[in-house]
Amino acid sequence: MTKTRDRNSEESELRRGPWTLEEDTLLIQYVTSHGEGRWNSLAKDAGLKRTGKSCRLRWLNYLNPDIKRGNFTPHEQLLILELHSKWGNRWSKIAKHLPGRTDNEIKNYWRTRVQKQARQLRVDSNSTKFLEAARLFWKPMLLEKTTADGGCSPSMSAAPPISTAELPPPPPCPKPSSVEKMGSIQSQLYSPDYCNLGKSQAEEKNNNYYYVGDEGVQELELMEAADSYLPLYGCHVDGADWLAEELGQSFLNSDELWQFKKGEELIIGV
DNA sequence: AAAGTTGGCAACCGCGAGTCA
DNA sequence: GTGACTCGCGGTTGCCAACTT
Repeated sequence: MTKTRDRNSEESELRRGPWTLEEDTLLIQYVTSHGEGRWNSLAKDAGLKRTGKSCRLRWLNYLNPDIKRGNFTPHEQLLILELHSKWGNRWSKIAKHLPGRTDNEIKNYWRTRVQKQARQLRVDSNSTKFLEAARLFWKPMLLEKTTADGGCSPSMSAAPPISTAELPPPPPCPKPSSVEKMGSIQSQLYSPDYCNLGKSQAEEKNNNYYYVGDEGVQELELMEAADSYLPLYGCHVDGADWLAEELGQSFLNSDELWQFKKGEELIIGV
């Protein structure tokens, strides 16, 4: 009984909501001198009227000096897209590959930026259609920007290596009729040679091709797909870089979304 | 200028897994 | 073996600034 009352009064004293500068200072000082962990006792010992949970969250998501501030770089956006397509909403797992970024930050990025695009497309962000749109447009544009920036950002070099076995299949190449409208697209994220196969080689590899239209994803005859797909030789088409500019920054704007929805028919290799 | 809406982000909540006495 | 405690994760909420009407 007494214990319960003590606990209740303790809980009622606990602060919630935004952290003050004083609280931040206390937490930083305590963690700096005593290290992380044992968050409940840490909260008490540091004189913070917060739950251990709240202290841990504040430290990990905000006060930790290793946290990187500012917008996600194209390279980071690319990684998020790739890793999310592989692991789904495993934010902490994804965050381990983006040094200085927290799972919360990545989660928020996904919810505000990525899901917004999906909403505008009127598809689910986990749907095949949306994932393929990302693979076809967003990722190549981000890749281009990353390459233009001189490859991986320095901060990324500290990221744990990702084995190719963990990654999804190589990105596909759009068919010429679409590509001509869409501009410069390079799809060579994991396997630059993947798009450079001759027709017979493609047959040997027994790749399947799919068509993404309003009816969803449909399989195409290999030969028909290969005829329009393979002559791209590396999937690079010059000109009309306007889309690259747009997509590299914010994926699809409304007009592009509209064009996409109107049925820009896309070939994707799987 | 004011009211309403949207976007971005920090913080909270519930739950499950791990640890330890 | 088990119950209490701690930690970490993913989902959700709430606040506030920016933008729109």
